[in-house]
Amino acid sequence: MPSITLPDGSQRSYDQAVSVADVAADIGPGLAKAALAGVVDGTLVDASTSITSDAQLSIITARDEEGLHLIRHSTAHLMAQAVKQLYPDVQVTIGPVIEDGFYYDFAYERPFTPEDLEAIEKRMSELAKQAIPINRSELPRDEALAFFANLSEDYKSELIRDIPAEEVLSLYEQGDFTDLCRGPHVPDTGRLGHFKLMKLAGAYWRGDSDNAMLQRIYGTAWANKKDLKAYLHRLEEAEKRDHRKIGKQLDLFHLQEEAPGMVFWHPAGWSIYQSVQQYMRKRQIEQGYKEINTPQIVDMSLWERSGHADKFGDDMFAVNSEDRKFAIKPMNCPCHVQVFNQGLRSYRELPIRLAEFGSCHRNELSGALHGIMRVRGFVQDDGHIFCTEEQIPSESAAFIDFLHAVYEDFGFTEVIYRLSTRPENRVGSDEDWDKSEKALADALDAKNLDWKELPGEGAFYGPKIEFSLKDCIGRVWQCGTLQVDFSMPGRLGAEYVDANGDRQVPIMLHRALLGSFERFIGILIEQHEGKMPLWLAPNQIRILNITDKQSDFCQKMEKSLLDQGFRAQSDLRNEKIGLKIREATLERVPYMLVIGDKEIESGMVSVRTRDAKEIGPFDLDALITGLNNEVATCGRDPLKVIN
RNA sequence: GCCCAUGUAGCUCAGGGGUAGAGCACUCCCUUGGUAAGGGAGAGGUCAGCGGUUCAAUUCCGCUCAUGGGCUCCA
Repeated sequence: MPSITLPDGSQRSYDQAVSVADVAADIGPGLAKAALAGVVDGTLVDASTSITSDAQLSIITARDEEGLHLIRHSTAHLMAQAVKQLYPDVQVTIGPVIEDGFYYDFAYERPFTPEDLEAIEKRMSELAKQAIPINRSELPRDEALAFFANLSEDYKSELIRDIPAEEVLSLYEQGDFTDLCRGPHVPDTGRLGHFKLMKLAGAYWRGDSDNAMLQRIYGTAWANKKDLKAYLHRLEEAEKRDHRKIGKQLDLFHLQEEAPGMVFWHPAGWSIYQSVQQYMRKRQIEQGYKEINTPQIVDMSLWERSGHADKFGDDMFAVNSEDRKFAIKPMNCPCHVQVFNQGLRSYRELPIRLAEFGSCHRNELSGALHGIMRVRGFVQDDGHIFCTEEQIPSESAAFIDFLHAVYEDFGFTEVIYRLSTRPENRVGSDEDWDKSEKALADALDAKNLDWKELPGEGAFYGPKIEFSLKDCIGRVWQCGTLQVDFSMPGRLGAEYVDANGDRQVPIMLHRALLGSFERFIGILIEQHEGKMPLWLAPNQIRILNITDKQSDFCQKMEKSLLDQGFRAQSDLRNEKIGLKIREATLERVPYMLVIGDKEIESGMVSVRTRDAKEIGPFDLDALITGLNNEVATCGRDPLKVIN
C-alpha cells in the first residue's frame, strides 16, 4: 500500500506497488510523456522502477538537471548501439557524461573517419525515431562476465573482472544492444534526438598511456532543439575569442616552426606584456617582496641536488660546454634558495619573500603545446617565501588576498580553487603533511572559497593550492599556485638561526599569481575578446584628422597625450574618416578622437569608443583627468563627462 | 610521446596528375572626404620540407616538421 509524497507535499495512495511511470501517468498524460526517471527517497532511478512502500518521489523530466544528465548518458548508449550495428567488430568500453555532452570510447581495427561519424549520427537518429524501449536487468557478476565474454567484449570483461564476485550488476538492453551500466536511463530511445557528434579523438584505455589507444567520439546532447542550437551558437561565438586568432588579428605575437612552443612577441603584444609586468612589479613590492634575477643556465649538479634532474630530466633542455653539463632552468626555485643561502640568516628576517619574473624552459611533449597557453619557453611571476612553520597560515592568507585583488584588477571573478594533497610518492613526515594540508585548507576556508580536493595530486615535496581560470571554450588552465615545500630547503642546505641560536631549516612556499605571462595573457585576451581595458591596451588613443588642415593640431594633441604617459597615436593618412574609424575599431583601440575644423575652433573634442559610443565633449585637461582615472582604477571608473 | 585531421600569396580561403586563383592587405596614381570599407592600376606563390610512383606531382604514396582537436603529461 505505498503512499507517495510528491515534492509539493501532496500524497497519493496505491493499493499495490507502482512504478515511477505509473505515478506520472496518474498525475497526467503530459507528465507521463515527459517523465524520464524519478528520484525516490533521494535516489535517482529508472521510470520503470517499482515502488513498494511509502516514499518521497519527484519525477524527473528533461527540464531537470538530472534529466539532462540522463539524456546525455542514454545518448552515449544510443551512439554505442549505432556503432555496433554499423561496425559489428567494434568493442565497446565506457561512455560517460561530461560537461555539455558525452563521449564513448571504442576499440576498432581501423580509425573512424568523418564520414563514419555522419553515418553513426544518421543511424542514431533512426534508432531514436523507433523509440526502442530501454530495459534494466540484473545479473550476478560471474554471469555478467560470461555474457560479455561470449560477445567477445574484452574491455567490458576486464571491467567486470575488477568487480567483486559477490556483486550483482545491472545491464541495460535496448533492442539488439546491451551494455553494462549502473544507470539509470531514459525509458526509451524516443526521448533522445537533440544531439550532435562533435569530434573524434584518441584516448588511452583506462587513461593509462601504457595501454591501448582507443577511439573516442565526443557528442553533445540537449533536452530540446533550441538548447542544442544555442549551444552550437555559443561555441561558434567562443571560437571568435580564441587568443591565437586575436593574436594574429591584432598583431600581438606569433609562433613559428623553428621555435616550437616559444613566443615571438610583437610590439602590441609586448606592450600588453609590459603593462602586466609593471603592474605586477608594483603590486608585489607593496606586498613585501624583493625582486631578484637568477641565471638562465645552471650546472646540472644543482638540478641533481634539488631532485629535478632525477624526476624531470627528460623535460630539461641540456647544454654542454667544455665537458660540463648545464641545463636551461626549467624553474626558479633552486636558484632562489641559492640567493637565500648567501650569508647567515636570522629568524628575525623571516619571512623572506623573493620574487622573480623568471624565464623557464621545459621540453614539453609536442602534443601538449597549445597556442601561448602551453609553451616550452615562458616567464613565471615566480616567488618564494622562506618562513617558519608558524608563519604558513598568515602567509597563505595574505597570498590569497593578494591574488584576488590582482585577478579582480584584470577582470577575473570566476576562479576555480583546488587543493592537491599528498601523493603516494612523497617526502616529509605525515605530521608535516597534516599540518601543511590543514594550513592550506584553512586558508581557503577562511576566505569562504568553494574548493575541491584533488587527492594524491600534490607535489612530492608538499601540498598545493591551484588557482585556475577558464578559456573561451571552457578549458581550465592553472594559473596561480601556492605550494608548501618542506623538502627543497633542506636538500639545498637552506638554514636560519632561531631564537635559541640553533640552526633551523626554513619552510619554503612556492607561489605564482599569473602562473606564466604567456598563459595569463592568453586567457586575458580571450576574457576581453581582444578589447583590452584601457590600462592594458597597447594603443589607447587614436587621433584622427578629417583633412590635412588639422594635422598640426593632431600632432600637438598626440604629443600632449604622450607626455602624459598615454599610448596615443595620430592617424594622418590621406584616407576618409570612415576608414580610419573602421580600422581603429577593428584594432580595438579604446578611444578615438576625431579632429576637424569644429574641434579646432571650439577646443573641445568628442570621443568615440571602440563600441561606437560617443562621449564628451572634453577639453584636453578634462580628457587627461578622465583617462588617468580610468587607468588608475583598472577600468572600474571609465572615462565620462564630469559636470 | 600516442590517435585523428590540417599545411596553397602577408591574412582568410577556393582549386586540383599537364608547374596556380579570389577577397582583403601591400605599392603607385587620382581623390581633402565629418564617425565602420572612395576610385583606378600594379606587384606578390619552390602550393611546409625531403624522398618515391609517373612522360609529367602542388595534386597520388611514404617519411619528417609544424599546427589544430583529444589522450597522456604539466615539477
